Amino acid sequence: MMEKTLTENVLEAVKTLYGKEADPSKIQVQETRKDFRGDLTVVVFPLLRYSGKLPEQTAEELGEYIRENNAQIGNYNVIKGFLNLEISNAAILDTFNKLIKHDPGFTSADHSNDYTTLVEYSSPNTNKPLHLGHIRNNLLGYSLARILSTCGHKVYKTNIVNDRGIHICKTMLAWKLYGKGSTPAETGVKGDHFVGDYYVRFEKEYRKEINELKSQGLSQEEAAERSSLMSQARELLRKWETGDKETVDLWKRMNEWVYEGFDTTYNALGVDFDKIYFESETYKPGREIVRKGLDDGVFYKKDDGSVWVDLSSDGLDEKLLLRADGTAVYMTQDLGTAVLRYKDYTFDHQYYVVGNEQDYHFQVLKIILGKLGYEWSEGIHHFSYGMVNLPEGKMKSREGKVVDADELINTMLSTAADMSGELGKLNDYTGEEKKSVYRKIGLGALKYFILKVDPRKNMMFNPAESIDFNGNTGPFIQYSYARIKSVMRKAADMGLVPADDTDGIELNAKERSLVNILRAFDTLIISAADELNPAIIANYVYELSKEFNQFYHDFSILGEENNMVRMFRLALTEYTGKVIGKAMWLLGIDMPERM
RNA sequence: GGUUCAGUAGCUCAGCUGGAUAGAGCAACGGCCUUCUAAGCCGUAGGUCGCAGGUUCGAAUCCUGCCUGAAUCACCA
Repeated sequence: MMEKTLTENVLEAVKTLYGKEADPSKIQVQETRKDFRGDLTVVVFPLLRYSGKLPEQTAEELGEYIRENNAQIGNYNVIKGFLNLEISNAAILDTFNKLIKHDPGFTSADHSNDYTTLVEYSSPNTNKPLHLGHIRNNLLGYSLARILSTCGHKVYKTNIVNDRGIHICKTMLAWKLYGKGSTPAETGVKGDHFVGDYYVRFEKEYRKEINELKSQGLSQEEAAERSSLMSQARELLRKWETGDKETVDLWKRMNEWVYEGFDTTYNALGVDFDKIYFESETYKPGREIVRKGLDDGVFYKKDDGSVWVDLSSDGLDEKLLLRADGTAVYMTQDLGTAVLRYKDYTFDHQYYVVGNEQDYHFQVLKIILGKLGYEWSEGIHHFSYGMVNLPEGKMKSREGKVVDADELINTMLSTAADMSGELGKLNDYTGEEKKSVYRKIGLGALKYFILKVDPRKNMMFNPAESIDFNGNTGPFIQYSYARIKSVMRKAADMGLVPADDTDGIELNAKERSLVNILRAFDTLIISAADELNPAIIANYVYELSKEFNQFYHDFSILGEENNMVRMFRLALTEYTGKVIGKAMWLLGIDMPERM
């Protein structure tokens, strides 16, 4: 707001002083850097072409003009070609008084068009438990859903479960061969891990078999062809596709075990979905869509009967859509899912939270939907994010080099419990209350750690170093919040009510910068949505918390003698708490009242 | 090989629609708890912003080339 007014001021100034129409894009208003006096800075270099004068002189003239014509600007100073403007005390107070009239995170403007928007995230396979990569995915998706909904979208969170395919059949086979009828309930193993173990078992036995065949002089390819385990797995897939009762029953049973396990993990992570889709239900509609596309001449059939689409006019390759035997591939299912979802929701936008390894796939998906004549394909977006790497390198599920989601969450929770126990600040809490706080802190640390990095970038996860509760971390922000809550409780005990309108007091530097940071929140949410980047929120809330901690350290709130100032500081404290709380909510992080 | 993305302090990351002396946290070192929560605050030390050119009054930021790493170019998902 303030920035916009200033841009107009500069435009006027250039016109009045130099008689020229300035190009608005040449006017740069930015926040004044910390080590200079002022709140906002106009960079005058680009304006020299209008003034024909030296930078300092131009800045002086503009500064003088702005001070006279904009009541919100108090003082200014010029350093080289930078015009640093100080917002007047009254204007800061006025901004703050307006700010606290409504809760933070109220984003009006053109972004609140009541779009119907789908956010798909998680997308697990049912043959293994969730790992760290899924955690990043889930956290990004959940946060994106909250950011978009705050921007006025009607958001539905969806999940697509890959519950069919050869990998599931391998798992079923291993269980049949080696499971001896055991179950998660009976063994006490969490369902998804139970099933995952059989997937690992299959891979192990399969490798063993291959090695045996190779030792008999067969090549890798020949061994793979001769593998009895693999052919049994394929046989199961064939049976599943033809609806063989025994196979389908087992498939259902094992998937149920997995879903129970997933539910526990989702619950522990604190994410949820409005609707879950299953690929076993979308691959058939997908196949129909491909067949129809074939009839309409959008696709073509090769001699072997497989169906393809030619994307060379889009600068891409040919892409397979249906195998020669008529079975579905990944793209087939995704076409089916997309169309099904549009039928269900008539969405304006759909965001797929999927790793950047699938950039190409989603590019193709969107183009194909467009070719099929679905106008809504324009609203399809791939929220592409980078991989999570470990100090040892890439995560590899086949080699067991993964960070298991359940294990990680549990480590975070117990570390939080240990640390809280040592500090002993919650000794009067009941066991349940303590547990709830530990959970918030442990998960807060994990979520913040992952969300604070730019989603597009690959990130490094060092299990030992990542469990930190000091510095730029979730618990640091939660701690700032808990302090605020503590102050507010004390204030209530003292019968103090925060000022709802403050006038005529002189603000100190910390108060000024806090208000400046607070007023930036709403536009920040919009840019986080535009750029699909929760990290923007994370970095912001850290900066705000840090600033508040300095303010808290340097000045007394409740002990302030001037009552007007005290009530203002209380209001500032309260509102800061609201912004911190809302920002963390946007990240999907719960906040403790005490810690 | 083609395409895309990345390379900033010992480590993990900000900054990138061009602007002031490149910022945080961790790790290291040194201070601050009779005062609203020390999971905090303050300070010291630490950087050829991968390399080389170019555009510009001004480049970590834009362009070109090169080096390094990742992803992808599957009848896997």
